Amino acid sequence: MKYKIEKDKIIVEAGDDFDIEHILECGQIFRFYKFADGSYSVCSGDKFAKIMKNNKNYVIFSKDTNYFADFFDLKTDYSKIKNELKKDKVLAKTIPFGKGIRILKNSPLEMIFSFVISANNRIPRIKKIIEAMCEKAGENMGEYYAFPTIEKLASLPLNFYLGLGAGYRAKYLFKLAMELSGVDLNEKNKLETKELRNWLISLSGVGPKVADCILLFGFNRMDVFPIDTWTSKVYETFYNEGAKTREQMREHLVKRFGIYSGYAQQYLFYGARSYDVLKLKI
DNA sequence: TGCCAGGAAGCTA
DNA sequence: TAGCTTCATGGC
Repeated sequence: MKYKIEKDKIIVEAGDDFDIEHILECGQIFRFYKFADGSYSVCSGDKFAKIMKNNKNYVIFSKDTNYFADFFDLKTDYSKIKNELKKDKVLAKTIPFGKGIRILKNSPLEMIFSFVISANNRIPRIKKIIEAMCEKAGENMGEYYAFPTIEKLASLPLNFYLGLGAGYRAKYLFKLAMELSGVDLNEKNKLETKELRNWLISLSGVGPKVADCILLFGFNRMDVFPIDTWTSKVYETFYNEGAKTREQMREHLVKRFGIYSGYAQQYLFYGARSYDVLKLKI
């Protein structure tokens, strides 16, 4: 896939390795908006971009082009990854539904809070709660609101979180903010995946599945396979070898897909949730 | 009305 | 360690 960075925009060749709908609608990010003309806007931390399709190219407009080139993982060769994964007969039939997916490199802090909110919740409501957080506590950047800083989040009372409509998760968010206050996430990123995962699980509101999503979308770790309601169905339908618990399913699938686990999980999740792949006869 | 949502925490044994 | 229950809220 070809791309080039100019002063305030990135031009990306549209095609099998980059489809903005696949990338944004596959459940890895919550702060994005689709406009009537088919263009999108995306927020990540305190950064912002607009994405428009122009003939055979996507144009990503932003004053932070280097950030978004990294965010969209433009240097990674997804054709190679998909060719490797297509050796698996289930993925061979599933990948075409989300062939333009790329795993984003999003803000770790934003991913931690977002996926704590995501637990036992629905995606439209998750988006509303996160948006409320940004509007009430994030910096007004004119065209959008930044995700709040940890300093700001740690200074807010429990009532702030109760007012977001987050339900019983409010107390987790409140505790989480204090637990993360003063923590250098860049320093945490130096840990091995297993150690980083254990630390994440020690945080309020973070269990195995939420930790795996944070590792995948916030810390760019591909040796994880989040097991949720959808991917547990995927396991039971296509990969069942007797695992009963989510932990057993996770171990089995990470062993199967290794360093490509995160990619495999996202193609399977998107296919199952958006295209009824679970009903395919494979 | 009852069920479920990209689950986690708390309790029991 | 494993299994069960509870936890707000909202859409269907």
